[in-house]
Amino acid sequence: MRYSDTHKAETHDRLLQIAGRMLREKGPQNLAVGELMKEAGLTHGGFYAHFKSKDALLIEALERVFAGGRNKFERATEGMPPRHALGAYVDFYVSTRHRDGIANGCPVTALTSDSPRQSKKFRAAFDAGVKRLVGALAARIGEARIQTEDSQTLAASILSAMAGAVAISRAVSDKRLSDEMLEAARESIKARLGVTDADLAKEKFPRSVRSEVLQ
Amino acid sequence: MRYSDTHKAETHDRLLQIAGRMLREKGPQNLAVGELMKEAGLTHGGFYAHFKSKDALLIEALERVFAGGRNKFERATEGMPPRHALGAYVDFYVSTRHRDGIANGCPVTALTSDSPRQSKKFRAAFDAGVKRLVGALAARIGEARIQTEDSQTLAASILSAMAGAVAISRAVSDKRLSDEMLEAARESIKARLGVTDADLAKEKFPRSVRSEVLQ
DNA sequence: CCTTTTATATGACGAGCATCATATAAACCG
DNA sequence: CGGTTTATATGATGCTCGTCATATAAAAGG
Repeated sequence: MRYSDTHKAETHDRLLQIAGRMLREKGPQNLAVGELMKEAGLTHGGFYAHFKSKDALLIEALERVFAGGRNKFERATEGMPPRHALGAYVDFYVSTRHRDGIANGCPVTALTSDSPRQSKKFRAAFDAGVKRLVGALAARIGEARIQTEDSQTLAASILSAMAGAVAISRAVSDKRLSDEMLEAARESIKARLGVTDADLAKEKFPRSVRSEVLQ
Repeated sequence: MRYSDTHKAETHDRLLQIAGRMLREKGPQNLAVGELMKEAGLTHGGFYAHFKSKDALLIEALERVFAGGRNKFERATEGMPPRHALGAYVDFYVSTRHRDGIANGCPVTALTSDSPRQSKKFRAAFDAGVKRLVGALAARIGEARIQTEDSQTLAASILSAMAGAVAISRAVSDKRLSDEMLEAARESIKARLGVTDADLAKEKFPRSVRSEVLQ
């Protein structure tokens, strides 16, 4: 069938979007090409007209997921003072909502223990995503003048703490333990950044909106 | 063949030991029953004389791995003052050596993003391991009288930070980024616990031994 | 309207996998 | 020493998967 010029690109993009969800939900190994195509309303054979291999799909999907996360972060915190942006991000990231929505969550948390078993190219895409995320956090930390240490270093340790907490909170089955892990991490991170609710109350920017914005 | 009374138990145990390594290295999905048996010098069919299913194997192996980690921790830090024990543990955990030795490392780090996709029983075993680990850390924190907050809460947030840092350091392919993630996390955690090298130098206990002891 | 193009469909191949039924062989018991 | 026990071996089943060769059909262009 001959479709419009944009049709293939649209299908390609739709495949990436679905793959991004499946990737985080099922992991790289359990994302099956056939299932992906079925979810897109297509049959398995057409896959190789879009991607040269499953690995190529995984890499493109991962990049897209990282990019989507950055966009969401930027959109949700634009106009906010840096401290509030940081507070909002930590509140979003280290939350039961993020924990319960793997399919739409941060790939760092969703895929940490899978990545070491993936191809070098996949891990390189992971690198890029992590670097940009650390960079984005470090930028806000710098602007906020949280000068206890180098902002890049602080950003890196904050990201580890956030990702570790959410990952563990998903890994356990006991809901109470899971909630406790999240809360412990969230409060300690916000304290380190000086963005607890008490800290932010001293500033004038209205806080009420933000919990809605970040998915 | 009829073997000595202990033979089957020995084989069972050997299978668990090998499975523990493979589990951390390859993940639950990629641990293949056939490969496990081959590594043990046996053939695939005999497996079901030892375990009623692959899932049962994974659970037993995970429990064994958690137990092994506890033993190692206890043995390596016994006799140490609690602050030194904590410092030694953080130094071991958040290290390039731990990062590079997945097969013998902490299961929390190695399996966080796999666990949510495993059976409920598997995750329950994960629960138990995490709880005991947090408990062990909290006990030392309590003894050390690091009283900024509830010791259980502090222990939970420290564990997330450690596990997250090592997991991310394994997930990326850029060695420099990987090293930086580890170092940033290690120093910030030790600072929070008050167990930096400078802090411990004030006390009398000799520090030189410990780096050797933990794996 | 017919040819050419091309996105998707069909169908097949071979590999890897968990599981299980059944065979085998060696050592202990009598 | 011969029979019974039982840990392990053989072999098969049925499933899922990635990949690819080939077929199909619809739309655009002449």
